[in-house]
Amino acid sequence: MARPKAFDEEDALDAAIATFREHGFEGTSAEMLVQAMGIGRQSLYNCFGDKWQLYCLAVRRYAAAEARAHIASLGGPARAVDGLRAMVDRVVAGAEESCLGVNSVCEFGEREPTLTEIRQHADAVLRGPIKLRVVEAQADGDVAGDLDPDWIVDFFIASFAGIRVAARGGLSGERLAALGDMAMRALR
Amino acid sequence: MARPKAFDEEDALDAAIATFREHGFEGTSAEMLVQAMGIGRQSLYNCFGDKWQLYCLAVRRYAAAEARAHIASLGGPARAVDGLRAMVDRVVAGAEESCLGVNSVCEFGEREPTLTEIRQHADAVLRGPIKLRVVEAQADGDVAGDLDPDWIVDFFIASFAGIRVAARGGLSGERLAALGDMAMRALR
DNA sequence: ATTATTATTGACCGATCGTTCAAAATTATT
DNA sequence: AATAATTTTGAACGATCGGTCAATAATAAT
Repeated sequence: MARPKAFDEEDALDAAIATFREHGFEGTSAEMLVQAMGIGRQSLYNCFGDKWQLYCLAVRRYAAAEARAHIASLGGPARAVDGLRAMVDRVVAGAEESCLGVNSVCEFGEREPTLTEIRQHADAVLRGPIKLRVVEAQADGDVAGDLDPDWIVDFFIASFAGIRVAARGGLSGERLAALGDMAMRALR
Repeated sequence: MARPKAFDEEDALDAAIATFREHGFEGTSAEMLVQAMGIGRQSLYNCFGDKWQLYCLAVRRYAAAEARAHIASLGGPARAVDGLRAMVDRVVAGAEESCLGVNSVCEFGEREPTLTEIRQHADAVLRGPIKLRVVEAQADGDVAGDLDPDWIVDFFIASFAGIRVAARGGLSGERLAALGDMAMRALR
């Protein structure tokens, strides 16, 4: 009954994600977005509300995809500690591209309730699966049993941020891999 | 022979640092700067050039102060491993306030040569003293001797970024301290 | 073919951006 | 007291910001 969209919403959103990853929220203009997304200005506002709503949607989608990928590599290997290792290796391998989650935390801290909520939800989704594998690895004797599993989860997530910031600063792949090794070493 | 400045340059610069720490470069307007620094608009441009030069100066000053503080806590305790521990503890204790270095890396990556240069210089200043204490701690038998000292230095710096990002995201002091413990644990 | 509904286009809005100009004010030297 | 040098003040600049309006285009249902 009405004219159909000439663009794919998810593709456009992915283009917005790429732009926000590289330039942050404040560093990205509406003009940059319409260029990157390949759509008209009005279409952007029709479809996504405004720049802030688009950013929140981008962070949400990015976080969900990232959590899915983490969980997938986590569950790949049979042995729990190998799953944890695979998760770390994936972060190291993908660290060349900047992380929208880390960027968003750095840019806004806890200033924006909507972002905080998005973050908490993503956290809730991700921590469970990691913790399960940590506990499993402890039962296997591959991770020190005297460590609080929740602290280990914190440590993984913080290590990922550290690795990604280091990569954003230009650290070589070889040295990023060494950071991953060091993180795993803390679990012995 | 001429009218003297009505403000202290370093105080004004510190105010600029505080503003950039909280809001980043793109998120900080000239208006916000003159308010925070308590000076007139023209005075800002007379004294610091433009917004970008002021930002670079702020990052430089912040990095120098941070390096000095790191090195100071590093050299406090007699035993090398305790110095390393003191450095970590200082980062944990001060993580409530966001880090201009981390923010700058996240916001610009390697896009701005001037920032990259500032970062490399700060890195060069800081790595030496840390490495010295690492090697010393290895000789004392407090840090595993099979680890490459340069990798350990990388790991410290990345861990600091991880702790600071976690703090910016709202992690409690207790859990930040646990992150510090985990980092030290990787050295055994 | 007409109608209703939505998408696209391109001009355009006021507000704010970083920056500068010109005038007034303040000081040390003469 | 007059001069030279610099800072401060406040208005103003063009450019860009995020966002909107009105007109046109395209589709599905009647």
